[in-house]
Parts: sequence; structure tokens; C-alpha cells
Amino acid sequence: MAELDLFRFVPFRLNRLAAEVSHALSEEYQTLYGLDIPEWRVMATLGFRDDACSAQFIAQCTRTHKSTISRAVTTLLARGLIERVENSIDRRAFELRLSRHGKTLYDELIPRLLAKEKDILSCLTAQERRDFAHALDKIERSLDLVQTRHPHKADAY
Amino acid sequence: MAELDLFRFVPFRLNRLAAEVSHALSEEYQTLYGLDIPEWRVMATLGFRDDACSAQFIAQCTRTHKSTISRAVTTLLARGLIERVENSIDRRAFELRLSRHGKTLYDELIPRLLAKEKDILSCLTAQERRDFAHALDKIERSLDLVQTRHPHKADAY
DNA sequence: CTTAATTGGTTGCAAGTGAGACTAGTTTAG
DNA sequence: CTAAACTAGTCTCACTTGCAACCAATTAAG
Repeated sequence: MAELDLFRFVPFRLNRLAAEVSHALSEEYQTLYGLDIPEWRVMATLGFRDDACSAQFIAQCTRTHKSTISRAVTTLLARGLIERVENSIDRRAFELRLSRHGKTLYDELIPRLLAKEKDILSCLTAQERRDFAHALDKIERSLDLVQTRHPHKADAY
Repeated sequence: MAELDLFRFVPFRLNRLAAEVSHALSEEYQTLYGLDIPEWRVMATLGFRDDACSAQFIAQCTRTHKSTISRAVTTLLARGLIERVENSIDRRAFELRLSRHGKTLYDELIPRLLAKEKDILSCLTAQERRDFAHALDKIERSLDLVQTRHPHKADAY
């Protein structure tokens, strides 16, 4: 008969680990800056790309449902952390970018999050960290999770 | 200024990967057997330990909230997949175990899930898989996620 | 041109889940 | 023995989120 040890079962471990890490990080963006995960993802996507982009694009590259992104965008607009301008070519779509205020928050938050990540991974040696990242790369690629294109606003998509 | 590439940020990657893997697996336990994740976790814990155990124990070792486990137990009882007997020593607690029916389902499901896991990890070499598991070990330990004890029903806890 | 299909984005709804109150039973302290 | 502290499990509440219907704008087909 087949045996399964839940604690050696990778899908379970990934779930548990992701939940725990999210929880640890939420201390930073949630408690300190009042952002939830979808909001943080929008901020991160806009902050990393200096270019403006659409909600659709953010949804696709963060693999988050468009309704979730839509709600996050609404909140961030209300807080003045992002700005939205109509796209002159396609009047359905909007171009999103960080506001000056949002950029300030982003620049404050990033070092904290990177420190937290570093902290979590500090139990691994440098080589182990590289290997771990490499394994994630391969698994993501094989599951087709990778965003190969970073389309610019002009991209048809 | 600090830069953060969301796609190289481990917490984000873990979240996305865990969600994707869960989704892939749910095909098996959800679609085929009508179990959701908490229900599956209860089944897996009971199936792996031949011993009976309490809801509390399942909650602790799967790191799932006790109310979530409680609901899963209720559903599984109604479906006759598990059995519950009063604990003669402590009348607050119940001993849970798989029913014959539940055991049959478990034995059918396990090979499918293991195959799916193998499939997901097949993009890694044997050595990479070992390294990956090892890295998970270390991170889990450093985050104190590891269930060091497998308490038996007599355990005070 | 006109109609149908598609796409960006929003919203209502329902299912799932964590927090925490609550009940019942147990243990510890005095 | 009694009261206080604690624990197992259930339940209600609030919140999050995925789904699907929807609206408006755009593009494709006839």
C-alpha cells in the first residue's frame, strides 16, 4: 500500500511555508503601511517598472485575478498611492503608475521587505540559496509560471 | 535606491508556486473525490498515522486553524469517511480515525497525488530534488514549522 | 455600415477561512 | 472541596477572494 508522509509531501510543504512567510512579511506591509497582499503586488509591479502599465498587465504577471487587482487599485487610488490616466488609444484601459506619495512609500518599504527575505533565507548558505532559486526557476518554468515578456504599454497583448 | 524585482522575490514566488501547485493537485482530490484542502489534510494525517488522534493534534501538525479542522471533520463524518469516538479519559476530546470507506478512498487517492508531485518535480534532477527538499527542511526548521513530536493519544499536550 | 465577438475593468454573490467568543469538561491552587 | 485557570471543540462574525455576469469600448466579420 502506498504511504504518504504529509511532512515530506512537497505541495503541502509549499503551502505551509508560503503561508508562514506571507504572514511574516505582512508585519511589514500590513501593520506598518496598511497594505494587503494584492495592494502590495500592485505597488511592487508599478514600482519595479518605471513605465506605466494596465491593471490587466498587473493581473497577468502577478497571476492574481483581475477582480482582486481591480479592488486593490480602487483602494490605492483612494489613498493617493497610485495615479490613473486614461489611455488615449484605448479608452477602456487606464495607465497606472505610482504617485509621488506612493513612490515614497515604496522606497521606504522595499528595504524592509528585502531585509525580511534575507532574514528568512539566512539559514541557507550562499550556495544553497543559489540552488534554491535555481530550483524555483526550473519548477516555475515547467509549470509555465514565468512571465517571459515584459510588455510595454504599446504592446497589443 | 533599493530595487525589487517581484519575480526574484522569494516570498512572492513561494506564494505563486504554492497556489499553482495546490490548484494542480485539487484536480485530484477536489474534482475526483470531492475533498477540499482542509478535508484532505485531515484524511492525510489520519491515514499516515495508523493511530487515532484528536482534532487538536491535526490542527497543530498541519498548521491549520482549529475551526477549519472542525468544519472539515464535520463534513468527513457526514460523508462517513472518518469515525469519531469519545475519548474515555478526556470527555472533551474525540479520537478520530479513518473509516473503512475512508481508508479505501485514501488508498486510491495517495498514488495519484504522489504521481502528481513526482510530475511537478520531474523537471529537477535527482540531486536537485534532494537539494530542494534539504533547503525546505532548513527553512522550515528555522521558521519553527517542524512538528518534532508525533504525540500519541496518551500524550498530555 | 452593422453586427458579432473580444477585451479592459467593475461589481454582486457565494464559498472559504481566521479570529475570537462560547460551552463543556479538566486540571491546578489554595 | 472550591474557585480559577486551562483545554477540546463548535459556532458566529467579518473579511477576503474567485467566479461570473455585466458595461463600455474596440476589433473582426459579413
